[in-house]
Amino acid sequence: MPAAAATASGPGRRAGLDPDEVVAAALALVEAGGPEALTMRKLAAELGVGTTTIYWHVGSREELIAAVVRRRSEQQAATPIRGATPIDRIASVATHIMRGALDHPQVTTLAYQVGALSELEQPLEEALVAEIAAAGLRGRAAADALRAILLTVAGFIVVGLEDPATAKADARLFDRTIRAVIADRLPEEAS
Amino acid sequence: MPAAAATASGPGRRAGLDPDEVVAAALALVEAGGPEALTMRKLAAELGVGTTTIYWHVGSREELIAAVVRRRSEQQAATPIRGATPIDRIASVATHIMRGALDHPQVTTLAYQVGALSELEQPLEEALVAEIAAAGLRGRAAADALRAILLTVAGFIVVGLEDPATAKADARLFDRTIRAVIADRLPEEAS
DNA sequence: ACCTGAACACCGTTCAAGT
DNA sequence: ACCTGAACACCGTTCAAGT
Repeated sequence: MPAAAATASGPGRRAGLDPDEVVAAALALVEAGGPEALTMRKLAAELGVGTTTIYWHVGSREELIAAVVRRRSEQQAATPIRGATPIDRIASVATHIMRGALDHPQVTTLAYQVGALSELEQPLEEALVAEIAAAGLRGRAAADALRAILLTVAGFIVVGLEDPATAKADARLFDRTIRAVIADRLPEEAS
Repeated sequence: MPAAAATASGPGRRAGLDPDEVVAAALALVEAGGPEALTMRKLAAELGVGTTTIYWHVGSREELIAAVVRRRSEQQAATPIRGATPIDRIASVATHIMRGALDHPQVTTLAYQVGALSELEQPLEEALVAEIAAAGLRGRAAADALRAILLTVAGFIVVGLEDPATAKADARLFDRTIRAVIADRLPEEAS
């Protein structure tokens, strides 16, 4: 009776898993219990599968984490940019980057731990590049402005991760600070 | 022959360890091999002692790490503050905080992982408070200025830890950015 | 008071073996 | 092609036992 093979357990049975499903379960595990909740054994148990099956589908823990971070960064949808002046629009994107990170503190922490914070920010980073260009900055000046803004945002993200309670209270502080950094970079007529 | 007890090994022998020695060895282990090199077993082996002896002297790994971070923050000597104007002096302290952190990337990473980045910065933070007061800021304005500066510094530290190579190239970027943040907070006559 | 090894409950990863 | 359990080399921590 070959049909019974679909529900049988043991070596060789078909669990019907695919990498997407594994990564989705891993992301859920992280969001629920933080980076240290993502162990190969717990993930396998969650999927009702042997531990080593994970290795077949996505590889080592390091590769799994990379896939999880990539998945989350894809979810970071293109956000509507608000504001009429360049400084307003750039500040708007910067704020979205910080909010996106702090709204998913567990994955953000995971990304930082493996040095992939920048990958998490990448989709919105492109919007930032576009707005900086629209403000009239080119070449080295544009690159420096982008980096100064991203480094400042990173500080608020990282400290916000450590203390989510005061992170909310830092919203006004962030707005004023990021505007000071942006204004320092924009040409006269744009600020 | 009771004198032989001093060199004998086994349960009950006196190894002559004290907490200071344990913490010093732990710090050395971190500086040499990063946070993950600090395991209770490796540390004990380094000290030529049984694993559980660590628990007797300093407690759990968490307490050990706290002690290591504290030790490192004490080493962060009071640094000479350069500059004549308030903005120069504040920027000088901020730069020292960043440099101190990036000069010891392994311990700084460890401190961040356990949410103790601020403890590492504490000795220099007091100097920062003094300079902000000397610049004429009081109360809420002083507190906000301090926090804005520390958050910005944190960004440069964290990204610098991820990529030490470009961290050096970011020195000028840091100087200009931190000055923009400081100037935004100082009263007219002080900038 | 100080130090020990054994033991427990975890990890990630490899690998030969099953279908 | 897909999945398994056994095994290896690690972890942190507890605890009864030694002197």
